[in-house]
Amino acid sequence: MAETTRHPDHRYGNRPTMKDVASRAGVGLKTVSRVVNGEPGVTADTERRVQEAIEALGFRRNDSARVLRKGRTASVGLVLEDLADPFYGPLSRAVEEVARAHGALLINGSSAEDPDRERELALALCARRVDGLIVIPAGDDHRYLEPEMRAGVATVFVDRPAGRIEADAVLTDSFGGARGGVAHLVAHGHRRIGFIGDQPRIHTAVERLRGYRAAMEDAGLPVDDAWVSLGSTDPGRVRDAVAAMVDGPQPVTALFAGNNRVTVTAVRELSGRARPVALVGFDDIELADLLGITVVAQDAAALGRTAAERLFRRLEGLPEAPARVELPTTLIARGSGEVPPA
Amino acid sequence: MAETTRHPDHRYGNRPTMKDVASRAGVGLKTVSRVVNGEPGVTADTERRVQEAIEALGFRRNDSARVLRKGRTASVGLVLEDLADPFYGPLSRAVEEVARAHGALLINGSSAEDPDRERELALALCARRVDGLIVIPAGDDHRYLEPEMRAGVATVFVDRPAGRIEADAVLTDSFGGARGGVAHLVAHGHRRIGFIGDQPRIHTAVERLRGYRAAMEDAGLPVDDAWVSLGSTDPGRVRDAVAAMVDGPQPVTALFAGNNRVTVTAVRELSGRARPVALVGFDDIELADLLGITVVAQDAAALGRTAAERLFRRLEGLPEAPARVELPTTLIARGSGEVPPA
DNA sequence: TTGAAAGCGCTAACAG
DNA sequence: CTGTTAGCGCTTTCAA
Repeated sequence: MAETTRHPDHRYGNRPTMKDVASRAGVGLKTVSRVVNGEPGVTADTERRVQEAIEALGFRRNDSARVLRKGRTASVGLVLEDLADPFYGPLSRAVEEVARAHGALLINGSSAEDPDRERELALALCARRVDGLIVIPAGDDHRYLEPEMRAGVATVFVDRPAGRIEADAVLTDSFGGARGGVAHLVAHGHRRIGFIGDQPRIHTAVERLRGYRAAMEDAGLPVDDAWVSLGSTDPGRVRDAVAAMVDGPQPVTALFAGNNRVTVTAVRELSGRARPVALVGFDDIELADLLGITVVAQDAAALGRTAAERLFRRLEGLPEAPARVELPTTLIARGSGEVPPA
Repeated sequence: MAETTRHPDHRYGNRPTMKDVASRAGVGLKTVSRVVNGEPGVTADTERRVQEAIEALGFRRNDSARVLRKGRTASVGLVLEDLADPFYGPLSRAVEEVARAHGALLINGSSAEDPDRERELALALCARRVDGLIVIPAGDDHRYLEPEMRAGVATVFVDRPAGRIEADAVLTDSFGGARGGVAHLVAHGHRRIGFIGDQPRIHTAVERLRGYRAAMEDAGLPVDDAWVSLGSTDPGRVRDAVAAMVDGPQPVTALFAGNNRVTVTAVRELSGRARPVALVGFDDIELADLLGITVVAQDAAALGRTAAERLFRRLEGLPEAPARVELPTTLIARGSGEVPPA
């Protein structure tokens, strides 16, 4: 038997509601709700009739309405820099797994390193009433999140701390990692070591530079201004920086790369040169083992997991004051960092 | 003047509503709505009063309620395999950019290659009433999406086609790419060429194998059963497959790797061997240039962009029948594929 | 220019 | 075991 023709001038995407299911099954609205949510107190027979109506109508519960009523969305937001960067894939995936274990969905967005876009995204997520927010800051002022946090949006910062507000943060020990990596180069005989890092507005860049300086100072080595370059991780910029340090009047014999993007470009640039230059990079890279690149590895997945777990603990009411957690790094020697000075 | 104490036993995350703003500003609810949405017909003075109340209260519109009323969520869902896989990062980011250009948010989730989880995720996204859905299939039966699609959820499949339903699909030309890659090995003198690919339930694995067979047949070369291995991309499994083919009784002189995971493991496994084995991999990898790995490259970002653009065209009412789009591959010769037979 | 009333689809609270 | 009613916070409609 053909179905009755639907009213045609209806909103696109018109879908059956619980009311429709109820009338089709000849039961009350609440009974449908019970069946859909697996609540007890429905006879097997009634349940079957309701299920049939659901199937026949192609009903699916509208979670927007549910959320509106319940107040919780069972979703968390993740604002990161760029999902296409191999550092964030595993991080995001780790957050997703924790969220999934708590029955929550993950909504993530890329800030593209633009503070305005970070803010816009984070606030859009708040408007969708995510239960919690994990933010990898692009900007350095997060006061815009204060009203949201006061209103109950749990917030955890990852990879970089929040700016100008008190909030949980899960970070990698950038300072210690860089210091150890540079000390490694020193231990292999280098005295003129260059540092190429990310924009100075980025917290990790500053911390790693600080680690570099500490290691140099520990070894009693001077640092020439020409050996330090902070800026965009754009390949052209990094390439120029490498060339300037390696071919300059005070040529470095070793380089410390401040993050994975810089390492990759540095490896490419150095691979074309006759005189070997030692290299240690912050953050591991796929296939670095085959290329023999020595790195100070950080665990992106652990970063995401730790942050997400803290977020859900907050959601469960953890009263504790905001804290900063630092995850350790691991130096992995593969050859490039053990090259002696030329 | 101190604010009146809030009723304490209220739901956590209690937030001011438009009603609160309205009463604080001494205006009607609808006027607040007008201001929040930038609708015309509000005097500058009224608007200012409303804005002040919004600031003071830390009001942010609840999009759940808005969605319930409007019927559209301005969000699209993306179900992929694993965000931690470097192939999906750029794809997801490309989808995000297109969504953003259309004012939509992206909600993505990983199926972990589990068909049940794919289904669960896709349906959860439908329950949240995403306007559209982009799916990278893990399973091969998508009839579960039929009611959703009928109800108006625009759906586009990427990387692999939908199973048992008619739907838009944006794919890479796996057959042609693999055929070309294997032909490249043949052109360099190889006659015994192995193929290691993903699970046979995955469409691209089958297509690439088909391309391999076609190229062998084109060259009039036989294919020994021992030269073909489909299965999990788990490093152990791939390692064993490589060893079996290279050390077997009919040793291959060249390998075609069916995807990026396989390529990486194959490179690692082959790097330890005395006798050189030629290698061409499907899908490019970061740093493959430095390692001299010849690949058949596909453009993950283009895949995502094309799919997302099609999705939004559907959302705008494109009436056309479901179509399959195939994107071309590019052979990039870097050395490993040009090694002559040992 | 402004606002009151209805209702989006669901769940909570309470009756039967 | 089942159903009715109210209302989540917003937009739509219509009247002032």
